[in-house]
Amino acid sequence: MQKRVSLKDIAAKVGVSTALVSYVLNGQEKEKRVGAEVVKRIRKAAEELNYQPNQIARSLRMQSTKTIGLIVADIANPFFAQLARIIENEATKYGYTVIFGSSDEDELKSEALINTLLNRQVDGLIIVPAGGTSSQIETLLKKRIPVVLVDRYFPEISVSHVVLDNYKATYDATCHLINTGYKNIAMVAYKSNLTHMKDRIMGYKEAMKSNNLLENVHVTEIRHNHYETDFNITFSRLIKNNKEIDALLFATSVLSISGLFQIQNQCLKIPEDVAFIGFDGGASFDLYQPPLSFIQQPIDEMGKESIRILMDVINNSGKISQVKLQSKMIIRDIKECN
Amino acid sequence: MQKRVSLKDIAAKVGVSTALVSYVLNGQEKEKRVGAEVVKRIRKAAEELNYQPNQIARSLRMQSTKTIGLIVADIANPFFAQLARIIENEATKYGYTVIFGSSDEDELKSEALINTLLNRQVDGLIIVPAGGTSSQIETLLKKRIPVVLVDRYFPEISVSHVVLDNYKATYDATCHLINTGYKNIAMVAYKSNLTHMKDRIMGYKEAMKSNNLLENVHVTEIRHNHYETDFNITFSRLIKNNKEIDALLFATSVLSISGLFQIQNQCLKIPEDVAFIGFDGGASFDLYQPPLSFIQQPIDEMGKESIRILMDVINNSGKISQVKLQSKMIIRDIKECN
DNA sequence: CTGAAAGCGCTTACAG
DNA sequence: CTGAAAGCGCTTACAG
Repeated sequence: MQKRVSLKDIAAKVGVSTALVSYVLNGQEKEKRVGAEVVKRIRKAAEELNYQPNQIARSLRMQSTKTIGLIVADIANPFFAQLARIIENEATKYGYTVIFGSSDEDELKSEALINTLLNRQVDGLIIVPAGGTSSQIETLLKKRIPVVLVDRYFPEISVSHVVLDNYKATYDATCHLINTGYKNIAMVAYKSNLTHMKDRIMGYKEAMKSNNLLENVHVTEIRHNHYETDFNITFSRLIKNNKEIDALLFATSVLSISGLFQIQNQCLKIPEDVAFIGFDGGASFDLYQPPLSFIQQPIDEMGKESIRILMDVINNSGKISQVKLQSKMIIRDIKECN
Repeated sequence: MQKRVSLKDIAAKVGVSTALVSYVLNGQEKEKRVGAEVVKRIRKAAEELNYQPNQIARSLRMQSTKTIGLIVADIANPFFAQLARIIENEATKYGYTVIFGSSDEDELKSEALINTLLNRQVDGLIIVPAGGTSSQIETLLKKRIPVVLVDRYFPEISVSHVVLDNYKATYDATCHLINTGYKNIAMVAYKSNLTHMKDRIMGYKEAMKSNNLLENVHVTEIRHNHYETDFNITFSRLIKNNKEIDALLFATSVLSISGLFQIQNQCLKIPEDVAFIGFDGGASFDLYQPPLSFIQQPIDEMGKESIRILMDVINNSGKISQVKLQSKMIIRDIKECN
């Protein structure tokens, strides 16, 4: 690694102090009334030496790194990957760089991740909080670290967040199924204390209740840390023990996909044997025969809002914005090819 | 943002110099023969004040940030998202943090991205290079920045890389189709100067040639920046003008998915109307009826190797490792549900 | 065994 | 209009 050129090198070459070089290169030549001739020579030297500012030194001095930390459950999950992409784009517009990490829905990993990001002095954090991490978020707030939660939130903590109207999402989806004629609708969700999951389950339950179908409520809750086994066992039990189930509603994208595999394994046809509503969409849903209906989240808006709010918090700390976005039901028709 | 506690605060509290605190907290109390009693008090104070080292200050002083930059084409693309996940995991094991960015296959974005990452003093870069960026890579090498290319490389540049044996991947896939009885095999690829794409096309061509099917070679090259239109036009033209085409081979995951949409639109059945071999796999392929065959890349190995090599380059700069990994053909059976 | 001091590469209040 | 100097929070050679 050969020595990088610094302000000092430019100063030496031009024969001025580093202060002047700093002013000019930061576009403050007007305010600081730097001589026109000097400005020109500094610019030229910087160009010739191909000067690149050392962001680390700058960060240390400015007490601001222009970096944001992004913690998602798993960057390999398409929903979070898309979210990350949007956040990356938006952050770039504001002159910020993104450091990311995956918590795997694990409290300890989340804590470790938050610590590394703080040690790297991120200016703020965008977090998809894992279950049981509310105390970690509270600690951040106590330290006055700008943070916005996305996708999930803790109702007991007063912190900025942007989430889906999860209750309404599944309420509407369930009503759609009921209106289409299904009565024995089962829901497949995660076992979780997180509000977004509880709300999704509640939306379904309330919709069933409103339609006097309370006795037909079936909720299967899969444990994150026993995903494979739980899914295989509980899902097939669900279907076998309840032959009358005529529709399935899934609480996340990953659950939807797993459900489809099971549906295929059991040679069930959608919608003849069982109707289907998934979460989040994706090529798998579009290419399925028939194309599958799903609850679509406004990922783009979610990403943009979370950055916008974070910038707001960074610039006027204290302000809290809590945004609830609406999902959209995507209803698919069967395309006949005969 | 309340003031964070620094080494100085601990030193003041204990009544020693910051040097001692630094030694102890970095586990050098033995080498530096710090008094046992002092060690204990420093540890206690650090604990009580909940000291967290400022990684930025440390980076500036050490001239090493323990950060690596990752540039992919698009983090929202599942292939790159998975690669990012593995790289994240591995980096963490080595005590490194990852900053990422998406180039969108765009020279200018790539250049801008490389610059921001360098200004942030990353210790090294893992890059999926976009077309036309070979000079950018050369510049990095000239500056002695540790870099390893992944997924793609430039044969004319002597730099560490880990890529797929692309030629063999499509050669084998084509032979598989031929051996299964298909003769009019068309390939759908990107228009690109990048070697990985050229090799994939060449593998196909050479396989056709070896089997005396040279006159049946059809290659469609889609332009990145006119993706939608190119795909729709050229693909339907390909099929319409060549009714005899009985098999399709796709050069990437994204192309495969687009191809499947077209196949469905045109009401073609796989494999009766046209056989299919895709790239990279994913739920869409597994859930398709019938399940689709594809060329599987060893993403896990790719990610792990790229970090391992980068660490090697960082620690003994000058060393160059070039790794070519083998893909695996995943052949699917039709599962009958009658 | 311990401390004073330099320095990483910047920015910026201050003095002139 | 310009420069000398302090300081961000660390690490580490040097002196004692």
